[in-house]
Amino acid sequence: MKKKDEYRIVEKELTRFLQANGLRKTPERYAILKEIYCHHGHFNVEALYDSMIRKKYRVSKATVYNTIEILIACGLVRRHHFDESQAYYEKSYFDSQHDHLLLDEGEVIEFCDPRIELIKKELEKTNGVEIYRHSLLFYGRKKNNHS
Amino acid sequence: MKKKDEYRIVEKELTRFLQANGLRKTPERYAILKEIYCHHGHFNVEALYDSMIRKKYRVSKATVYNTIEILIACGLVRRHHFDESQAYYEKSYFDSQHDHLLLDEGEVIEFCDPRIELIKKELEKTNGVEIYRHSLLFYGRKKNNHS
DNA sequence: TTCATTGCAAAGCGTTTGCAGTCAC
DNA sequence: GTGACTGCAAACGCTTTGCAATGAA
Repeated sequence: MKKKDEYRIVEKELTRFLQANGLRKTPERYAILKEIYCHHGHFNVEALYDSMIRKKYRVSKATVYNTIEILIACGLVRRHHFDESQAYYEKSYFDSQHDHLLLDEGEVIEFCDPRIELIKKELEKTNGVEIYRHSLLFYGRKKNNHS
Repeated sequence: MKKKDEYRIVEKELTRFLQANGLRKTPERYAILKEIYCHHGHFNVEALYDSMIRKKYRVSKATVYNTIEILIACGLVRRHHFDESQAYYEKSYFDSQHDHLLLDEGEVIEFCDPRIELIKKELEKTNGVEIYRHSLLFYGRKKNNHS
């Protein structure tokens, strides 16, 4: 699907969410959504903010933080905590849930393993709980082939 | 095993590590190790620091942070990032690796599932990498039985 | 008109750093 | 005696908050 078509869909989704929750449809919110869906991969607030400023779109970081919270609430963005200090985000509407393998070299490999779902189901049954989210991270490095 | 016997063992382990790496055997380092191994469960730096101050042991937070880094390096302590903002720690010498299920109610349930190891092995083979660590967190809440 | 939202700057909070003084070796 | 380590306070980096001005409804 083209970026433009994707945006048309998520834009509608945001409108629906804002209306349903009595929130205002401000231009900043749509601009931030557009910026996020124009790119791919993971980003942090700094990068998103810089990218918009570079395009001469005047936003404040406070608004970026605030808007991302809304986008997470309506399922258009996912948040990750790869390293300890800062949050990373990615658009989530057209991708299915996946986990990450982080390499020391900087590369991020996404994967999806059905066994996670099995572990989750078992934990739910064993502990009488309802699990609504999980985070699985593997940390590794490229293998030295001649060793 | 008694707390005292446990401490005697990890104390030796720390001494070995400090000597092997040309680091000094300062009283603060042993005091912090002792404080950690006197308790069980997860703790953050604030709690550890407060606990030592309450016992009239004079330490600085800088030293606590510095020492924990050493204890992690020699395998006596593990670090977790349960929530976004702050790190939690736990003693690790006598426990095997395990993962966590965090409940909204505040409870932390530890579990261990062999399938994680299988996923890890598969990822290593598929991507030609060596995985040295992982973090798996499930987030849930107690189930409402009459629903 | 009204009040949710914005931008800005200041505050918060866990963690790290700089540095003079201390103490393990 | 020497330099690794300590305590203290200031700096840091990301995020949140307070507040006056703005603009969506």
